[in-house]
Amino acid sequence: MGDRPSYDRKLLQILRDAAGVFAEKGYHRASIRDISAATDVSLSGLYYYFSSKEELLFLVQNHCFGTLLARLEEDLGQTTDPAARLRIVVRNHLHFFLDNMEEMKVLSHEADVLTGKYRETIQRRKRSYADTVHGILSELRPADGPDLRTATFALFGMMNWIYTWYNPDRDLRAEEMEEELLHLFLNGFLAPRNRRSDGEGGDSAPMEHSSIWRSG
Amino acid sequence: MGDRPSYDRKLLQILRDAAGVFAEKGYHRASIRDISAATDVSLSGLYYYFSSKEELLFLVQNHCFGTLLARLEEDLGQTTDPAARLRIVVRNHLHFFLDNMEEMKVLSHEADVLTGKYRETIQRRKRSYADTVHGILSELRPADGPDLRTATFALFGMMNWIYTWYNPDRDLRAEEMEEELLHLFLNGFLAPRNRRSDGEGGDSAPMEHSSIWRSG
Amino acid sequence: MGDRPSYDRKLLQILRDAAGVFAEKGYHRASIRDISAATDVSLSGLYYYFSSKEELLFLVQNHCFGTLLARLEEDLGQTTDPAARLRIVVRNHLHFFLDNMEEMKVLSHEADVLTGKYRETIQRRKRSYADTVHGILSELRPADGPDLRTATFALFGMMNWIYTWYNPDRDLRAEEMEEELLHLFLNGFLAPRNRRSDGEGGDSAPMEHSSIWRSG
Amino acid sequence: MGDRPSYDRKLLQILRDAAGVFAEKGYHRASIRDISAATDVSLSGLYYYFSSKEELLFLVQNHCFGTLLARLEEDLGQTTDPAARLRIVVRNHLHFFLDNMEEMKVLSHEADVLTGKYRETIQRRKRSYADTVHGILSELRPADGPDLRTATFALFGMMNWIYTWYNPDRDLRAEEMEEELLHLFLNGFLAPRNRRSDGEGGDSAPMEHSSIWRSG
DNA sequence: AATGAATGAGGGTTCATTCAT
DNA sequence: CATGAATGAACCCTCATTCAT
Repeated sequence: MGDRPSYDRKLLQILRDAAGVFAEKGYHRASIRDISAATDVSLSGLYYYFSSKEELLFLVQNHCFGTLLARLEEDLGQTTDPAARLRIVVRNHLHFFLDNMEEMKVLSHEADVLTGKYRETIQRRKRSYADTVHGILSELRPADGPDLRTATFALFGMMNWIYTWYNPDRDLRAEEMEEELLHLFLNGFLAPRNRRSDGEGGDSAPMEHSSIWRSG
Repeated sequence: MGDRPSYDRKLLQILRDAAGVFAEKGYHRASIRDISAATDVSLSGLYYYFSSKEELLFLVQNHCFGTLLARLEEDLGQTTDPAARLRIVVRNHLHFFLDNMEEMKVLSHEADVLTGKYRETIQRRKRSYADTVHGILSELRPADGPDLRTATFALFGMMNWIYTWYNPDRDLRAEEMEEELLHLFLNGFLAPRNRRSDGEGGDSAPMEHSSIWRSG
Repeated sequence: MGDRPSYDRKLLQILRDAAGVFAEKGYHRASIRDISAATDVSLSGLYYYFSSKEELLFLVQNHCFGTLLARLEEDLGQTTDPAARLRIVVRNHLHFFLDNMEEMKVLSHEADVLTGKYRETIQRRKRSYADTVHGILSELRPADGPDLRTATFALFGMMNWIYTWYNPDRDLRAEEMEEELLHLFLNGFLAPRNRRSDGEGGDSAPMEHSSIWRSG
Repeated sequence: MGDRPSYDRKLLQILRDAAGVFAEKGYHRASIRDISAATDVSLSGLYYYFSSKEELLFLVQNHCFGTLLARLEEDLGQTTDPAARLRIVVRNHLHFFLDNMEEMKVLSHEADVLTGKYRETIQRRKRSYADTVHGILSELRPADGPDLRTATFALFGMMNWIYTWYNPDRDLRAEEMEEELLHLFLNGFLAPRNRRSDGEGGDSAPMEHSSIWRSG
């Protein structure tokens, strides 16, 4: 009675396996036949669980993002202190990212693929996530602090870029990474403006540069 | 070497057009027919300029990266001061990125596509670029400063992520962006360790968190 | 034979619904899933009532044709006068056709689809139907009247083509249509040969025609 | 120089071969692979000549119909006498039909398949053809003659139904068929109304009929 | 230096059908 | 009786690539 759980469990397993395939080969190079092999479900059998390859990608991204956001909201409920909230954001994001690197790579890397309703849904959630962080930073920002939009996306860039270089055998654990990135970002974000950003004295005369700025 | 210039000029135009197509649709979704339409060269005519779609991607990436690195080297020759050199790196990267967003998006986004020799060539250059920045940061790093690998890629992440959010009508010009990111990064990177990264007092007792760290 | 009636009633409903789907989309474009949706019976549940899509088509056609022929035989028993019998045929065919347009469209339009025993059964009945009409016409035919086979199928053509153009809001009721077609057919069929068929004088010199008769 | 003729010739051959396949198996049961086999052109090679299976059907139908109408117009230009014009219509239609039975079967039988622009184009031409015949008949029609719409489509029905029964070894040649059908139709169409259509005396009392008219 | 014509391989998707329950 | 879940076969179509010209 109530077989839905069985259906759901199988769907979740398919999403996980599919994420692995998408992460490894990229969405477009991955074929449904690859998914079939990875999931041990027949090619046509897969279509019982989703109705198109694009929907599969959406399900992967949406489930992944949904879990990320659900956990974030839960933890964000604990405090209203902006610095603590920022730490929660970074901690949540990094831990989730490193624990679910394949899904998060798919979420980060295949952002442009979705169209129509699928795209809108994911984009709305991303925007809302970014707005949350933006809001936290706006509370934290010193008088003449950095441009908020730039800072927000710089933080996301630091974190989302990880899938391109992270090597678990070589790089920091999630807790250490959290410490490093928070240190890096927060000290930069909170630093007073007149302290020269290049760490030097005042003589930052515009450097000569030859051919760099011509386009192309 | 009589009409090489004509050949070269046409090839460069093809690379530019192809970069536009790759940037818009992604490498895999872009077809040679799309390139043919964008370049106004017949489908088979294109194969006079490259021998496979993969080689075309390589040429796009290699030319783009080559220009970026050539300009960097030229400007880096002006000084040995690490802070000045870091500014040069960021300035060069950002200006080039914003001036050649399509090519740079292709370079950043389609990093996994290439195989064999093509892949090696690009990866070698990327590693050498990262090593340069890593070297500069190692000269700059305070006694108990951040992990160098993490910091290096955090910097690249901040910069390379730009193509996902940058809107020329809304966001900062290259010069301002340079200032913002340098400020953000350098103050974080140089900040002394004991100054708590969360900008708060000392009581950063490990926060309670409930369900966050379970994977999946 | 307790609940056979229930089985039969449900089967008949399925046949009616299936006829609607086949009529609308055509046999091949209609999927069993479409039938499932139209009947509100689950996909696999349908197979309790028929063993293949082809059998379903056969059942639809056979039941439809069976009803048509049963009614025809019943009414044909009333008289041996060939003219009256022809009227009965036309009346029966037209009324049944207009009252069961969907089924009759399927019977007319999907004649080639069936194979094997199914095909033979339907074809035998169709031949027998045509033979009946052929027999009536042979009794009616004047001395140098029209070719019987041609006339028989001309009559069927007039009637069976109806599904391609009939619009209940615009076209005649069954009774009027019966009158019109009988008038049209019978006056033509009984007309003496020497009365020129083109309604003109005798000078039907073969018309000049230029390029018409080359094939292709 | 001017290879278009070669391209056109090949396309026309493909249309002919495709018509044969469509006529034999029906549009939906015919696969592009079947067309490939019949034309001796590779599966993908076919798509150089059309862009979808539906377009192929359109091209077949449109070319066939176009030829039919072109010849008709040419011959219709010869006279304004309605009876002569009707004969021209029937002659043209029957000859073309019997000479190009496969194409005409596809045109008649697969009328519902096309969608969108393709459908509109064909339907427009069909309507215009029917209007032409309708116009001729309206000139010919006696005072209380048959309903024009019914008569027009009765004529088309007689002619278009042919593909379902015609056997060249057994049935009349085009010229004879023309004579028979014209005789049949014209005498019926021109016959005065009060001459009872059943060819009998006046006693056509409404016949008794039992169960015929119940629907279903 | 360039192209029209052609192709093999593979891709996403649908479908009639089955079978355990 | 009825269904959810699953599948093999087939289908339409696209693509990178080639080759004669």
